[in-house]
Amino acid sequence: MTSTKKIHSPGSNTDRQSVGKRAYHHGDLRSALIEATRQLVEEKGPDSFSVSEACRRAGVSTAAPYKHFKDKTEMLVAAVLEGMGRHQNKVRAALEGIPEGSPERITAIGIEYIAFALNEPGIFRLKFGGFTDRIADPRLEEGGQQSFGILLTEVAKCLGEPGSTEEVRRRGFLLWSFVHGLSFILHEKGLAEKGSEFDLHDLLEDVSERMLS
Amino acid sequence: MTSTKKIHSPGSNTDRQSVGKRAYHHGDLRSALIEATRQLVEEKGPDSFSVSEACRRAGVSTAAPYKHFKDKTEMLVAAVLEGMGRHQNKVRAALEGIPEGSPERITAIGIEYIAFALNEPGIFRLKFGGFTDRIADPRLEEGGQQSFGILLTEVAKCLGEPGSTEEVRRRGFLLWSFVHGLSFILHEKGLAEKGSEFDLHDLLEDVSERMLS
DNA sequence: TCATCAAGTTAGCGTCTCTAACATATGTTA
DNA sequence: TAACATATGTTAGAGACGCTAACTTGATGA
Repeated sequence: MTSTKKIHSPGSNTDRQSVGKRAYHHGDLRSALIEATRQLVEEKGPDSFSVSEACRRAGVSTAAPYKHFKDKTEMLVAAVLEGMGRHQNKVRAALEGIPEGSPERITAIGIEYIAFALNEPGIFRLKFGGFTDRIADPRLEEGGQQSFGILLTEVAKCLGEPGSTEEVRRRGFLLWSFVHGLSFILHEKGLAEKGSEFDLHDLLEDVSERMLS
Repeated sequence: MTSTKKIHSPGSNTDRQSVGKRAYHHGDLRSALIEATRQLVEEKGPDSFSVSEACRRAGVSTAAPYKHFKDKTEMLVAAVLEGMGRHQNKVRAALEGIPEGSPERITAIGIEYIAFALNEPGIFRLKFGGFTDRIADPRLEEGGQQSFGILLTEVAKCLGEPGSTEEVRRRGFLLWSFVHGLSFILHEKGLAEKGSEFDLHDLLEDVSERMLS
């Protein structure tokens, strides 16, 4: 039997997420599994995700993932990390056009946060909503710290404070709590209706103003 | 073999949660399973809960629950409903001492919301954090509507509005978002530290004031 | 007293996670 | 270039779980 395996264009390794392993038998099974995981988490929900189904989708046996991931949880973590990376890129891109020290930058961060929850509710829930017992990876916390740090920097600039003072941390924490809660409520079908009568930008600007004044 | 089954004091059915079935073989298996579910959800986390383990804890075979619940999800829903009942009682009790129209009533509602998240993180997550795909029971939504209605009533009184005007709904929604986010952040080990330097009452009063002024 | 039916049990199917043992491709090195 | 070491895959199977079918038990009321 000559090789009839599918090849994933072995040279196309532009993904900074991948650790450096590339293109053996499958092409890049690790990436393929992460993508399958991401899709399934969005389609079926985080708690209905199964490794078997990801294998079926990637076209490999159910034992194959364990050459790349310790267990199911580590697959989910990898999918979350990948999503966080994309999210952070979007935030950076969104901030680029807005002048330093402008409160609009804070609104933009909030908008991107909520957009992520709305566009990728599965990954969002996986990161924040109740899988903490199983998913406690230092890289996840690190990413969160980083994001919160960006917010604090912006808050400090807006308040004219010299850095992460207590007041800055307090206001930043309040803003984060609000946006976090809003994200949860809006992305959840049963709850979103209560907020659907309001314009998202209005709400965020309103709250930013209240919190920063 | 004479009866060696444990009896749960058949007369002690003071639980208004139980639907009316009582004391057959087990005593009150339905309630016992709900309690076992509640415990396990708190101990192992919502996503690690298994029907089998609840059965072991209740001392019955793994097929027994299906005489009382349609499936695993319905067991979890029952546990959430039971928790919501207790929560609502606490809110009612907390409001009793506080004069009508006082903003302290709103703070009290928020405190109870957060207390529930901190004391029963498993049930809280089950209700809000990402199991929506599987858990979509009308009774859950109903309970949520009711709670939100109570909040809106208080907001209206504080603002001196005649009822659920758009402004009332808007402020109420903002308050809810904030408290909801705060609850998620505080009850999650990896996130709570960022808020631990602040006093909870202070934060809530601060925000209530900002939102209601 | 006995028929009825709610509430429990046993047995078993299909699925899932994960492991052990084996097979094969790849790149390195003698 | 042949042989080796290693990374990557497969098959087979153990053990847990969700749920169902069929059977058993015991409380209740005619």
